[in-house]
Amino acid sequence: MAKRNTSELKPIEDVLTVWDVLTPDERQFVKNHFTTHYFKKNEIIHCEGELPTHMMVLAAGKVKVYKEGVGSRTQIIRMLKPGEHFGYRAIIASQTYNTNVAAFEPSTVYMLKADIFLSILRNNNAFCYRFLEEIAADLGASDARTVNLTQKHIRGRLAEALLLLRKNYGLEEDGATINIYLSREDLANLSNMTTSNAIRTLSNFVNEHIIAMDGRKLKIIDEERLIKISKMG
Amino acid sequence: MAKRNTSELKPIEDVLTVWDVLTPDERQFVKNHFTTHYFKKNEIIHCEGELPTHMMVLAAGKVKVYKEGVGSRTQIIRMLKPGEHFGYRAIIASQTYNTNVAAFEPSTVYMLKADIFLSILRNNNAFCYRFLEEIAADLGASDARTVNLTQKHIRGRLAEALLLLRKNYGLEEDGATINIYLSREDLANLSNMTTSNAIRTLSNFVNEHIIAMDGRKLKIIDEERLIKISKMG
DNA sequence: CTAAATTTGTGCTTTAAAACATTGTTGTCA
DNA sequence: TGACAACAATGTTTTAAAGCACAAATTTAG
Repeated sequence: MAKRNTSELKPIEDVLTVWDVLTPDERQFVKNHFTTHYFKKNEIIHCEGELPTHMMVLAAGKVKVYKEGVGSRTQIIRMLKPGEHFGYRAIIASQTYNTNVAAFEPSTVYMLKADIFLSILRNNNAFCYRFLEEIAADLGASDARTVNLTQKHIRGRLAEALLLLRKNYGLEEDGATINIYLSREDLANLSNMTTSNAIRTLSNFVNEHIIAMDGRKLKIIDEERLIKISKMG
Repeated sequence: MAKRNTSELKPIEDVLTVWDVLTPDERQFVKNHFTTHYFKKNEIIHCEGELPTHMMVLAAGKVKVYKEGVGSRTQIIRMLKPGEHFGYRAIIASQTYNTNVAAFEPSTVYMLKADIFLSILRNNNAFCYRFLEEIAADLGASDARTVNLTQKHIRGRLAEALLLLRKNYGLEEDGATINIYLSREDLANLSNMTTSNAIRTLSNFVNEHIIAMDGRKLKIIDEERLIKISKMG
């Protein structure tokens, strides 16, 4: 019997959200040339400084995009869910990767060689425009995040991170637990704070009945207050 | 005699860096439809939350792109020089503006209605790709800036801002003075710190013979040290 | 040309968050 | 199963930067 992973994996035409704007020829071309790659938990998919070789689509799993800053302190820039593209910014800007990407949990990535990706971008205007839309939204989010991370206080930043996680990965069947399990360290790297402070602030939120914790399981109890905390800084 | 401003103003075909990929028809169309707008020092060009109506190109002058954060503390996101586009991100992402733009000094802006801009984007692949390239570079810069602003200490952030200003606006004829005059407040908003701290840190740099100051005139004396300070945080 | 307002410059105080230290908890694998 | 490693929790100390207050200088306005 096939691996559970493989049998559950959606085919590229279901994962690639820009599939609909491809011509029949392009579809065939992509189908013939894309490759599938599996990554273990915490495995690195690509590193800052490397030359970009592929446009990538997350087919299954969860990955983090992060930068190593001063004293190799890491800052998580964004987190991806299946169907989201990555690795293409550097190709388009003719730069090396300026972020690292690593798997939060076992993940599958579909990859398309840079030259193939570029040739479609250059020939299919609707395809090009879709990526323009995507990156325009990302830039807006990035600028917003800059201000949030620099101006809000610890509680505000952590509250924001929790809301972001819920928005991005949703809830489990119980309708309350955030559908991703992060280490305290990752949570800290997402919220621009030290691990100790993430732990401390999380405990405070529990004491104030804003969230509930069970190990890495996080439940949002009082969403209104969390939103208020995130807004006030 | 015509205004000095007007007589020195470059025509749109010289300012618009994407002019070369336009077809003759498109060039004529743009020429017939673009409008010219003058802004006084500190005048606001567009505001956060407004619906975007035009793609804009800075024809002359200097402008700041900034966000109002917690307690209306402002953060300068980037600064533009002639030939740079703005206001188009929101159009493409179908969002309201997420930044404010205001003139640092008297500035001239060429504007092209959103629907015209979109119709060219959708019909001219090379044009679309140019904007994709531009925004891809901007996103890389934005993510880098996030980490710099969150992780570096005050001296590092100010050093970085000074280097950024020099890189962006260059030097005056004396080969040393940075070719833009900012208030201490703007400098603080660029470096994510309070005005007092910008002033204080600037004074320290003068005492250490890293820069020289004469009012708002800033000269970089010891570039190496400035780079080192900016890197170390 | 003075008066008011803004900008700049400094010292002092307070505070939020980092850094450090220690202990408990859970998980992993020889 | 016991030992080691990674992770989580919490208290204490230190420090970078904000906040505040005020004076001096410069710009703007009446």
